[in-house]
Amino acid sequence: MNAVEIEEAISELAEQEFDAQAFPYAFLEAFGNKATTIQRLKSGATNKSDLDGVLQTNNIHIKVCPVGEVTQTLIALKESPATARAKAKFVLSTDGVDFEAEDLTSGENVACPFTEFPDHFGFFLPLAGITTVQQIRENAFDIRATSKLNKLYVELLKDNPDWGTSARRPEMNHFMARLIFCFFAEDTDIFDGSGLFTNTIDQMSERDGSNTAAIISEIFRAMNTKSSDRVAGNFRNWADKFPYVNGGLFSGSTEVPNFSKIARSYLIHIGNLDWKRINPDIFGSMIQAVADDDERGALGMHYTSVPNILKVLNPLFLDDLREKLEEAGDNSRKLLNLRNRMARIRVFDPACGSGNFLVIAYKEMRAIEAEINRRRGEPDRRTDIPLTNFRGIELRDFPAEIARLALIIAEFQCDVLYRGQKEALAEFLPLDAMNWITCGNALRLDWLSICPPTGTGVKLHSDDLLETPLDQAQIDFENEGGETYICGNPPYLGYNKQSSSQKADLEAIFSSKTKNWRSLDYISGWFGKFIEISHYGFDAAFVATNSVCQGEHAAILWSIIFNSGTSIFFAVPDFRWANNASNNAVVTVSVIGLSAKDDHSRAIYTDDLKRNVSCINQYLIEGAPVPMAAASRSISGLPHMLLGNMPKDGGNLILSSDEAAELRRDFEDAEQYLYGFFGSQELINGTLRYCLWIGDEDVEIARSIPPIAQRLAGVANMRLASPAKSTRDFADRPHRFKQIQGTATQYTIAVPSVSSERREFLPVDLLSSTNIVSSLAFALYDAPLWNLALIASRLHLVWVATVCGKLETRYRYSNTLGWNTFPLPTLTDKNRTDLTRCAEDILLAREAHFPATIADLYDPEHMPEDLRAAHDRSDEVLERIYIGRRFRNDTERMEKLFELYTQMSSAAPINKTTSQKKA
DNA sequence: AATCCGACATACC
DNA sequence: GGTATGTCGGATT
Repeated sequence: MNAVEIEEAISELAEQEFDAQAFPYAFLEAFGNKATTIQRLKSGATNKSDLDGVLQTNNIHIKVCPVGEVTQTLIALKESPATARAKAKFVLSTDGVDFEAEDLTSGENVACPFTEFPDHFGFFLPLAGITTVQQIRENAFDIRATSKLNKLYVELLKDNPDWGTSARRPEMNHFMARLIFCFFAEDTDIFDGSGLFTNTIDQMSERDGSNTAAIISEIFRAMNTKSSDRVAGNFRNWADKFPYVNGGLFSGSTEVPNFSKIARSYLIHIGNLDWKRINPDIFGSMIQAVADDDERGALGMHYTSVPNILKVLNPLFLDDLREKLEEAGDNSRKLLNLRNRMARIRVFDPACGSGNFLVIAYKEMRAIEAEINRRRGEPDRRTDIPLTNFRGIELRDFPAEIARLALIIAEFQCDVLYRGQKEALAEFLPLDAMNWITCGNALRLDWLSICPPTGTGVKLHSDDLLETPLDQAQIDFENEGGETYICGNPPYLGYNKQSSSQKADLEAIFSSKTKNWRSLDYISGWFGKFIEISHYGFDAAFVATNSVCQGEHAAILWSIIFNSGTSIFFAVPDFRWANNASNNAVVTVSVIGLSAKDDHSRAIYTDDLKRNVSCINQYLIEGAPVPMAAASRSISGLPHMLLGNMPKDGGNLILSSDEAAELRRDFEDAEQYLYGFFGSQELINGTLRYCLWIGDEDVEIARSIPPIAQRLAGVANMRLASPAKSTRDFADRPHRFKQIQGTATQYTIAVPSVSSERREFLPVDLLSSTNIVSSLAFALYDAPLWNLALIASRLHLVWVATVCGKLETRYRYSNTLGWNTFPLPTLTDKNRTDLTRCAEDILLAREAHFPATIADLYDPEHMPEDLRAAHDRSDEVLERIYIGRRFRNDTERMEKLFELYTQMSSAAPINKTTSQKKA
């Protein structure tokens, strides 16, 4: 269960009539305990209570007591020996009227009327095994609100199916944004009288919901009518109490979806939450999940992103502002300069979603400004940071809507925090914040139209929500001499997952720059758009899938970026962008800071440590950019390495060892078609699989074996169903692998394509010729054994780890990127003999530990000494060939390899006869 | 004709 | 239910 589901369950429990017998079990059920667990507690089998309550080991001791005895019962629970024995984390007592609980770990208490205990649901989340408790508890309100809004949203769409169509979704979303504003306004005195909105609906509308829409619509009309027009508007007294808000939010249609009785009661429930506590940092990303069918599964799961967002904003510009604040000390003049500078900083997020980068940037800047004003003795001063300097582009209309709202709310909350409630209210209405969140495709829009270079005018862009034209003079003034920081977390989408319109977006940006634009990740588009304008002096930092700094991207994308005169001024390499909850997208990302200024200081951040460097290359390591390119032949004249054989068979040509044994047992003749099948898994973990390998001339005989015939039919079916024409066309040869790359006559040196980055050496192994290498490994067929020593070397691992692609942070081997580009000095005969011996020694050392697998042998914690020694000797021999001694460290290894690569790749001596020669 | 990638996928404790 | 670590086949060149 996720946090939202738990919230729903306990809210429901609190609303039901109190049942003293059932409550403890219902409570545990609400926190995700399975029916069987509950049953065993009920039967007494696992109930450890010594007080006639319910005590679940390692969790909670609950007791329902007679009315009026809640407090003494809680004390009894705390002092009960059974509570300690069962290591309970919580004690809880209730009489159905009052409710008390204590977290025995932290000593925190909850005491409230029974009906309000769901307000404290965050308190109990450890019961559900949710780990990021701190964040969830801080954001408990946002989760509750999201949960309830989601219920209302779904209910409204059920009653108003036409509002769910793509044509009316924007209207529906706009309506939800208005509601959220009203909830916030009525709890923060923005409306005159607390609960004005909810109470008005409650009092004025029929209980069956019939006229709810009309009432809300009338309120919205009032909020779009200036006080001077109120008389002409002919408002009823109850509607006239609502202030003029506008700011784009309440302009346009006042149509409201129809409310059923249920929808009306949901609405009133939501209104009764305390919306003051809304956290605009994360509320936006939570609430957008409400409107997004694909994201609903992740509802309430966006609670750990703030520290990640600061990994972008701090190095981009906030750290610098804080440094300047530090330097200014109490110097009034310097403080003023800093404030003036901040007033002209624009933050632009061209993939802003619900605006959390903008909101966090805004709040951080307000905090710095508040400190300036405090030191200057102007604590009440109105902010100099205009909300209009926080701009964004978002494709989906609901997040765009929420982003506007989140910024408005953030501004109000900052005013309350730094200046006081009264000052905040005085200037809040009507909303004058212009709409700087543009709904549209960031890869198609002209970024300069939203964020013009400083000192030039602003080109207005169309926006249906923007009614009054902007005050041109004001905006121009704000831009004068200002800085612009572009940031965000744009969408990532691998090249073979993009839609045709996304392909077209990339084509428009990159087709004039590279013929390989089709291989780029979708996020590359944001880099491409940025380098078109980086020369205006804008700096940018994006969080991106770490793939853009690996493998093919390192060659295709980065040559374009570096050639544009843009370079990397900071990087936060490889960390997980995760929300520590189930159901949630996890991906490894890097933050990349880009600038066309060459006088930038540069730094790489790892584990929150900053390391200043002179230059950062496309792999996000210190050093000059490297002109890497995939190669189809080894630049060092090494033997030709091939990808293994790819079945494209839907699993039909592959047999587990059990399946193979069964087939052999039932059909003796099947043996001749069964071959060992080796991919990464088999090579590393020693598991055995087999494949059917049938020559064209044997098909008919093979088909006479029924299970084989059945499998071939399965292959044909799978291939026919494929969206790829080339695969469908191969359905008429189901006995054949789709891609047959090669087999050995003597033996094969095989390298897994994906393997764990924890190992200190690449897991290369030797196979006999009776085995087939799958496309999950690479193969050197019948090549001299010294090649195995190369692949097993530290030098080669470091090279592959740097220049090949990766799967997250796993090593991903590649012939074109890793093997063919590997720079190796010309070997003498003696070198070859020595390396052959080294390879043999490594294999012998492994054999001494038979039947340990590669995974066992190369476990970094338990690597056998003799094997490590064999590798060490091998590395010694190889490294002497490069520089006459051992390398001091991996940095020195990479420097040498890049240096050699740069020399050799331009010459690229490729001699087909020697490179293909076999042992 | 041959290969690189995955806002991943899944088997494991 | 986190952590550890590698499948599979489409879209590409």
